[in-house]
This record gives sequence, structure tokens and C-alpha cells, in this order.
Amino acid sequence: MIAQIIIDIPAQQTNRPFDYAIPEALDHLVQPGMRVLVPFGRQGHLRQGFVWQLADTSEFKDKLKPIRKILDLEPVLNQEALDMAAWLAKDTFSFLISCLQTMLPNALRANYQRFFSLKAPLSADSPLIPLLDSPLHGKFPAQLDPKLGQKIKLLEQQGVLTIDYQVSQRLGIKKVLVYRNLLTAAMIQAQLIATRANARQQLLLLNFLHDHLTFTGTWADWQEQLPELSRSTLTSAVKKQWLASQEVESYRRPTSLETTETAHQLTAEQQTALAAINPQIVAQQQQVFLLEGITGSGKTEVYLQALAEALRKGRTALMLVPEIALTPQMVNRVRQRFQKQVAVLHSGLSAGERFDEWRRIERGEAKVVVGARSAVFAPLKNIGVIVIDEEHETSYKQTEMPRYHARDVALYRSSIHHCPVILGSATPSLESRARAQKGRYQLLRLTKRPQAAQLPQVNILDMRQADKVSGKTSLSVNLLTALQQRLAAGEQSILLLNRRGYANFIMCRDCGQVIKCPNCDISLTLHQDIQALKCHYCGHQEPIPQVCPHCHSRQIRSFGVGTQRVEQDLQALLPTARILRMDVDTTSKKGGHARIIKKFGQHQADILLGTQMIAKGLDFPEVTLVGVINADTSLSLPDFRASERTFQLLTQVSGRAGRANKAGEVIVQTYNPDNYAIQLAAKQDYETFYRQEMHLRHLGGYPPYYYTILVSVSHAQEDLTAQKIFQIQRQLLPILSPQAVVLGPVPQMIARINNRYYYQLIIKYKQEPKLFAALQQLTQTMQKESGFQLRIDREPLQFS
DNA sequence: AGCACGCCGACT
DNA sequence: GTCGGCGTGCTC
Repeated sequence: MIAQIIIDIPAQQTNRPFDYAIPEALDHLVQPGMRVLVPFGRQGHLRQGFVWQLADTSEFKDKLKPIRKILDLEPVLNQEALDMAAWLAKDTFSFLISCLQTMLPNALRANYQRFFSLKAPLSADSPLIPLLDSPLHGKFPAQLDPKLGQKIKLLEQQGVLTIDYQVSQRLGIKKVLVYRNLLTAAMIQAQLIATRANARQQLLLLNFLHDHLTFTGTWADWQEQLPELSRSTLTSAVKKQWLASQEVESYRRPTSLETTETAHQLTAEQQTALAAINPQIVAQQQQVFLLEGITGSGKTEVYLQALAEALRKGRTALMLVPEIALTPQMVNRVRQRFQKQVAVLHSGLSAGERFDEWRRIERGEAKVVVGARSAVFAPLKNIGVIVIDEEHETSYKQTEMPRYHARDVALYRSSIHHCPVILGSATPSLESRARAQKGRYQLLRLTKRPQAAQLPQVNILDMRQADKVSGKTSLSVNLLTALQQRLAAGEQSILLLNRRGYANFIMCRDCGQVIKCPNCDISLTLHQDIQALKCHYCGHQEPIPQVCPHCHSRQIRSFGVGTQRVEQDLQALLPTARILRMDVDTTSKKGGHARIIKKFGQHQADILLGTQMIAKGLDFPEVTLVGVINADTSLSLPDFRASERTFQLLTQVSGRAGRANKAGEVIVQTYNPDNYAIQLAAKQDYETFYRQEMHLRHLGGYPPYYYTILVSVSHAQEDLTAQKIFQIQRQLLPILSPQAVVLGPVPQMIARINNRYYYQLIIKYKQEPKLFAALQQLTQTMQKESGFQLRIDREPLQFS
């Protein structure tokens, strides 16, 4: 037998299977979907590969090398997954190997170790005895004897043992430090006197210990009780022997919720929606629903009851949520409904945690999967319904190979599993809404808020006329006054800084030169906190210069509004306000995002200041004011989706104000008060926006009236890059119909990144039967052209 | 990615 | 003559 194997070659210069001989010892063990180690190249170095297919013969019959080792006793990818990989590779012009790897948890891409657990002790003569490290637990040796492997597999089939996998790098059991008080009440009194009055944190800690002598917990637990406490105070307290610290094993899935939640009473609209969806789950029909519901209209309840219906029918369910909306609040709500049947996949998990969840899904222990983009590949069997919440979110599209859109993958899977798909949003993408218009999707609308909560009062503030706070160009007196009022009333505010297409750069006032990245054609961004200039494309970093590098003038200043700058200004204007800043800088650390949200949710701050990420799916009942500092910066982007993005952002952020019993107010500062996107977002009027925007897309010949494909080439030499893109254009033009439009070739908006030059062209088309094959052909030929990189992006969300 | 093969210029 | 620079192509 011959095994055709997709090999993981780092450079990914090849996209076809390689044939290998199956040694006799592995004869009936090798199956498609298994990972194997094979010798590759002249040196015969071992590489990991996926068995793609089995075959009887090979045209390389005399050159065949044998498979060296199998890494799985059961395939990690079933036939459905392999077929999906083939489809995905073709659909996104990607390499098969990259598709196979994105479908697996990271842990399986690297080395891992295998263990087995026994249900009962083995008999003394069992060949597995040498592998045991405890009576019921054994370890696979690095080089497993194939006969032994066969034996283990047989025992697994008989249910005598189960096989567990662990990642070798993460093999160490996760440990956390737990701090425990050592002081008695009397000792605390003594220390309180002995400690200097300006040692604020230490006094804080002592006072807390006085009232909680037995308090024990991790750093996170302490911080929850004493938000101001720094970690170093705890460590120094250990040194002074006030506290003892101890390493304790922590489990990867600590959360098991005691509380349960049952289904809510449905509104009439929610009932109508479910009455349409549920029969399709029962009938196993591949029907797509577009659930268009204003913020707070209870879309989630519809999802949850649809998931429940799938489970009742003995099927599984998949729910996709944007990464940013995968908050503990959100996850807990699903867990409370479905308890242990839920598996959660998100980027906050370590490789080990993620793998544990993946295994639970694969074994069928978890029947409901909640996760971000890549969870669409979750190894669920017999899917009954797929939900995509906030379906318009751009984060569903992956920006690297394979450039898939989770929505398209979901539609593919629904056709295999014969199940309905629910796309939900308050502001659907025009593509989806247009398909609903044409009847390809069924439109379901939720227009009312259940608890009769009223929509917030939205005021559009014309910044051309408005009084501005003296010395500040970005803050109106109205907004400042409103902030002061909330502060006085003890209520919370959210401030959105729309930073899309807007950054903080440094320019010389004498010669007008902007400081740019030496590797890329882009200005460097000022980061006040680390006192450095940073390139957001290649990561280049340099200190802030004192004089202009071109003319040596001292008149170099920063321009633009950054969150750090606004935070400083606000703090100066509102000295008593507790301001929390949320942007890439403050959330990059693991869990930083969740920590800020938690802090704000517990009302430990008065103002939450941040970029787009504060707009998504957060629910803070105490917030009564939402301010948008610059509504229109995203309007001026050279992107036909600029209005759509602005509308979505403003609609979402406006929905954040006053959701419970308190009335909310929204202040939108803008230089384009008459713009339709801004006007209609203020009214939360999606349908009118949809019609108007569709009209403009029609006039401009943009999606959803046309499909788009971006073809981009890069090379270290600019002239070669330009030549190549024109050559590609000449190749493609003859096979295109007269209806297709080719835009470009042009240099990319940022034409040089990391010392590579980028040129692109965009094809707009309706129906081009020959185009895909030609592009497929192009990926093949370009592999042979060294130094060039080709990128083909179907339906790109960013045209740069 | 590696690594061999091969074509060219510079050197003991 | 021969050593070694790196551009090019292959790996079942």
C-alpha cells in the first residue's frame, strides 16, 4: 500500500501530496487523517505530515521511502475534515497543509505525548506493564513498537483503556502561587504601628488582614478584594513573613458553574423567529436565517433556544461569536443553560486548555461549542444548528493563509450536515442583507426591546460650530459638561475614540517632514507610555528624537489624537475621575481585556475610554452616557465600506447607553453632522441605511453587486514587483469577460513593508467561469518564481 | 527549510 | 587549475 501524504514544509513551496510506502508493521494502522513522521529531502530529515489518501500504486515506485512513524492511533481529522480542507484550499487559494493545520488545535501541530488510562489494573503478564508509571496510568515511549501500538488500539476499542494526549511543551502541570496569612490579630496591630504612614499599600494590606485573618487565595483573588494592591506588595509581604506563599496545582478547566438558568419567556417576535428556525432543525434543512435585531432585542435568547432544540433532537450545535465578545458574561450565560455540554474555544486559552476542549468535542462529551473564528472547524459530529452572532464583524475573516471567512465555512458545513444557519446582527453586512432581500436567506426581524427599555437619546454635535474646551481641539464643552454631570451623579460614561485611519505621528513644523519607518512607507506612531516611536507594520521601534533628523530643528511636535493623549487631557480636566483606558496597548497582555471590563463592570472606574473594542457586546447597566469623540475619522478612509463601518460602529456604541432602567444619552462629535451614516446610526435605522447604501454600491459597482478578488505580489525589488503585477494583468485580461473590471495595477496603499514592495490589482466581476482556474494556475506557477510572494484574497475586507 | 548542482570570478 | 560565491530547483 501507498500513502499519499501532505507534508509540513516550512516554506510551503509545495502543495501536493508525496507518496510513501507503508511498512508492513504499520500495514493496517495507517489511515487518512492521521499524522505521521516521514523522511523528507536528500538528508531524509523527519517531518510531520498528514495522510491524505491511500493508494495501490505510485508513479514514484522505486523512489518511495517508508513512513517512519505514526503519531496517532486514530485519525485526528476525519473524512469530513479532509474534504473540508480540500474545499477550503481551493476556495481560498491556499496550501492544503495550512488548511489542515488551521483545523487542528495548536497542540497537535507541535510534538505531543500520549498516555493511557486504564479502567482496571492489567494482568501481570500484559505487555503493557513496562509502560505503566502507576497502576492505572501508562506512558507511550518515544519510539512505540508498532505491535504494542496495535495491542493498545485493540484494548481501546474493547473499552479497557482510554488514550489521552498531552502537549510536550505544556506538559508541566499548571501551578499558581497561593498566599496565606501568617499573622495573628495582635501581630497585625504591632505591624500597623511599626509601618510608616506613607507605606500606603502595606497599610492597606494590614488593614485588610485584620478583618480577614483566614483569607487565602491567588494573586487574582487578592486583587479582587484589594484592587489597588500591587503584586510586589504581596511578594514583599512574603519576604517579611506576613504571608506564606505556596505553589498549588491548578486545573485547566476550573469553572464549573453551580447555578443553572432556564429558558426565558419569549416575546412575540422571538417566538415568530423560533417558529421559523426550529422546524428546519427538525427537518434537517440547510436554510440560512438572517436575524436582524436591534441592540437589546434579545437575539441571544433566540440562539440559545435554537441550540436547545438541536440538543433535544440528539444533535450538536455550534455558536460563533467575535473574539472580543467572548466575555465571561457571555460564556457563563451559555454554560448556565447547557452546563457541562458546553466547550469554549477562544484565544485566551493556553494550547493545553484549548486542546482539552477540542478533545471533549471530538469525543462527543461536549455538544455545544462556543468560540471565535477558528471554532468553525470544531470536530463536532451531526451538527443540528450553526449560529453566527454579529455576523457583520470583520474579525470572522482571517487575514493570513488560509484567508477564509468563518461565515462561508459555516455555510459549507451546514450543507454537509443538513442544518440551518442563523446569522445574527443589529447591523448585518450588506452582503447578507442583500441575500435576504433576494430570498436566498430568510429574514427574521426583532424590532422591540423586551423590557420596554427605551432607546437612548442621541445628540449629534456639529464640531464646526460647537464650543471647544480651551486648548483642546477634540473635546466640546457639551461633552465635558455631560461627563461632569455623570461624575457628580455617580454614574458611568463610555468614551469612544474612533481611531480607524487615525494615528499619532510626529512632524517637524519647520521642514514639514514626518518621521517614517526605515523599512516601510508609513509614518511611525507615537507611544507615550514607552517613550518611543513604533511602526505598526514591521514592529520597528526607535526613541523619540529631540531634533528633526532632516533639518535639525527643535520644532518637532506630535499630531493626531491618541487614547493616551485624551486620557491625559481628561484627567487634567476631571481630576477626581477614575479613568480606564482600553486599547491595544493596555489589553495586549493575556487577560488584560477581561480585567479592564471586570474593573469597569464593578464600578471601580467612572470613565471607560477606548477604541472600537469598547463598542462590542458589553453590557454595563450603570452607563448612562456614551460619547463619541470623533465619529467621522473612519468616513474618510479610501474604502467603499467606510460608511458601513462607521454606521455599524456608531449604532453599536449607541446601544451601550442606558440599557436597564436608567435613561441613556449619547453625544456624537462630528465634522459631518449631515452624513447619512451618522444620521441613521443615531436613529438606529438600519433598514434606511441599507437601502441608501445599496443605492450607492450599485452606482459605484461595488459589492454586493459585484464580487471582488484582490491579487497582490511582493518582492524585495520594486521594479520586479511592478513588472510581475503587469505580467499577471496581461495573463488575466484575455480570460475575463467584458463585464469584469480590473482596477489597477497600483502600488499598495503602504507600498513598502519590511523592505518588500507590494503591488496589487483588484478584479470586480459577476460571473467568470475561467477566472478561478486561471488564478489556481497562477498560484502554481508563482511557486516556482523565487523571491516573489503572491497573495490572492477573495472578497477582501481591506483593500490594501 | 535545507541541500546539491552548476555557473562564474578571484585566488594560492 | 581550484576554491567558493550564491542563484536555481528538488524533495515521494
